[in-house]
Amino acid sequence: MPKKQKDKTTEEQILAAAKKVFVRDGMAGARMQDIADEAGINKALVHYYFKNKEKLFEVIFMEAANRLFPRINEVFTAELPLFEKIEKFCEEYISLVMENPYLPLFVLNEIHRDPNYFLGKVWKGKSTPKPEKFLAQIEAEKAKGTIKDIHPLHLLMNMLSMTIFPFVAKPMLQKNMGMNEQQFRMVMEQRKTEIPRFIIDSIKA
Amino acid sequence: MPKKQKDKTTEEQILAAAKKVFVRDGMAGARMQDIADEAGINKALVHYYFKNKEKLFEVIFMEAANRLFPRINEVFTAELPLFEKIEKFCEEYISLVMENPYLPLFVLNEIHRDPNYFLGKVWKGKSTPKPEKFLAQIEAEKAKGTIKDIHPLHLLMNMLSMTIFPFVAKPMLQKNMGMNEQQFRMVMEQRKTEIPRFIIDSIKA
DNA sequence: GGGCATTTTAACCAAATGGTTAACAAAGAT
DNA sequence: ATCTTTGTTAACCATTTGGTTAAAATGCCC
Repeated sequence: MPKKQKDKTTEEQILAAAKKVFVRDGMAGARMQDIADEAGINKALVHYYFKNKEKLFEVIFMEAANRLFPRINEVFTAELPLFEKIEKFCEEYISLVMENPYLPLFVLNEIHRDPNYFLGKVWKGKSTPKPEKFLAQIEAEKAKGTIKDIHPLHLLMNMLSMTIFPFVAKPMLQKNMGMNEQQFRMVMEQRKTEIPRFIIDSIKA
Repeated sequence: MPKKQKDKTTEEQILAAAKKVFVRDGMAGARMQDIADEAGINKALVHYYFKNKEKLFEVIFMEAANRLFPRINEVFTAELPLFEKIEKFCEEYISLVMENPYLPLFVLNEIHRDPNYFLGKVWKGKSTPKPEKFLAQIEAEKAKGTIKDIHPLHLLMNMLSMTIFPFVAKPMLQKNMGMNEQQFRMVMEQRKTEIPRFIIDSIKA
């Protein structure tokens, strides 16, 4: 009768299984039966804990989005010199995504599937991302003459692109250039410092 | 038979419809009925021209892959000075993808779904991509002292990332920064020259 | 051990979906 | 015109799939 002894084991097992299946197959490709099998339980039990596929998906998607977006937002809000900020972001973001390499593709894909759902749920209550401050910081550095005349938006896009894209394209890069898991990890490890150097070399006045 | 007043033959109509639906919904999310509806014909007719969903998908995927990959391969093989090659690639690739902005996400997603299918079908007969020559060209420039000491692989990844990622992340960027279609097109138009400048500024000795 | 809520399962159901069939319509050939 | 081939359709079929139900197990408190 006591509400719940928080027998999390089952619920967590379902969440772990759902994450694996959803990230692998996407919302459309995922099968409730697969999630149940992966969790080693009966399918009805999945519906017992999470009403339906959409509700379960929502939990997984939000978990993924809330892991990926806040760190980007940090770039926008943090109080840090520009160069250090760039270094910090690349280093930390690659470390973060390395733990779940396919999360970005999953999230971008589902945003593409239903952009408005994304808009509605992700920035609910939470502060919507405000790149303005970061863009202003770049403008300030330009004014100080410490960096060249570059469009702030492009600098931002370049940094995000170089950091995130390799994960999105991971299977292609691997098949294409015969990279194995080990090599991919090594290359991404290098990029933690290569990307900031590349950027700073480009914009440094 | 109501020969469509459109100049398009039935088979072409199906292909156009299939492309739209597959690129929008992916292999798993696409419905044969949707494709038929989009083409304005009976569902059985789709099976008449293309045996089944997988065969139809194969045609669409190969069409997409064969539009996206050869231009990348050109970078690897073309005889052109490094800087010009970079400028040419960004300019041409953005123009190319601008016509079908969601093609990269579609292709990357399906490669992720089944990397081996990709390996088997895409480079069938066609020359597999050989980045070696491009990487060697970079090494040569390094030796000549015209560019700084950068890892060729990272330079390649940076160029591809900055060029392709904005399309993959298009819905997110638009929702996130309140960009409309018009603004997105304008930004990508700028990137045709911004990216090469950014790269060359970074690596120029 | 007996009530009682919670957890778990097997069996089931209705809708969706890929695919088939058989009949019908249109062109083309004779 | 008639026959044949090709194109097209409505109706149908088998399987998959998300979701439900009712019963069984499990724990919990007295």
